[in-house]
Amino acid sequence: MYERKIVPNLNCGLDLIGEVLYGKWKIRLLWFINEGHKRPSELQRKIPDATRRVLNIQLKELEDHELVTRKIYPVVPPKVEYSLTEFGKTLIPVISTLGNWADTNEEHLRSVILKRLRTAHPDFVGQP
Amino acid sequence: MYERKIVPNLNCGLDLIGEVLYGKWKIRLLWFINEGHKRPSELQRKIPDATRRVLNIQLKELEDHELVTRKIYPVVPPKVEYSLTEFGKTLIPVISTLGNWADTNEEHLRSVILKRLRTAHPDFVGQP
DNA sequence: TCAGATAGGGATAAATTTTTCCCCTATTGT
DNA sequence: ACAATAGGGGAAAAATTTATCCCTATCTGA
Repeated sequence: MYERKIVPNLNCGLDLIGEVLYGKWKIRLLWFINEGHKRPSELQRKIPDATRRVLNIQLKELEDHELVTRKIYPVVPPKVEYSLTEFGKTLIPVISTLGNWADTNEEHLRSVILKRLRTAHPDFVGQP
Repeated sequence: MYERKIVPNLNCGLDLIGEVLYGKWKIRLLWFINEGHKRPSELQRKIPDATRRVLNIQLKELEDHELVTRKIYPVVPPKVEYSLTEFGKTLIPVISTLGNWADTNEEHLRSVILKRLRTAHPDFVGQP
């Protein structure tokens, strides 16, 4: 595993959020687990842009941070299910707020993001 | 400037949020600008753990994404002020929600974060 | 005259995150 | 025998993000 060289600072609330939610796929993982997609393979199908490997890594972090639990069923082929902890569930309204904001502003967001991509990264080709 | 090699995908709302808010200091920048700390030097004093350089870079991205505006006063020494756009202001309640969650759960968060740091990165020495 | 404040940027290095590639477990079905 | 499925994980490469270092400019105050 990678060994951090710079210790994070945990002064304010936003620092703490950073530690637990800063990871490209974490919010989506929490969201989909909440929606009932509990098995690793399901989650991977829901998030095809991430590799199996990263999802495992980020799920492990979520587990270490006590936002999800991992239950292994001793069957063959193996079966694993993730669930939100009570603590993890308290995040759902927060994630909803984020998602709602994005949905409400989807058009504008998409437009400014694409504009920046086109100028800053000219080889980007997206939807018009 | 760094040239992206992998094009981001912008399928769902959470992808869009990632593009505009994924940056170590962006949420704090928006927060402090909203609180009235508008000048670059003020922002740097509020966020001493970030270097001037990164703040400039992230502020530029926020500007490109039309969350903030940058006003230059033609005086010497130079004076610059950032403000939230109307679009940027709509993010404030969202950031509040995040901050409130973190404040409410500060103790627990701190505890699980430190626990993980201690086991995963044994050379970490933090508060007990 | 020199230090400090103000704002900014290029080049490069370091840190961190994510991807790629390959390998392992065991059972079931062909 | 062999592939498929379900779940993993290590090592190394690639991508990306942050940090470091050094340089620009002008004015004010000691």
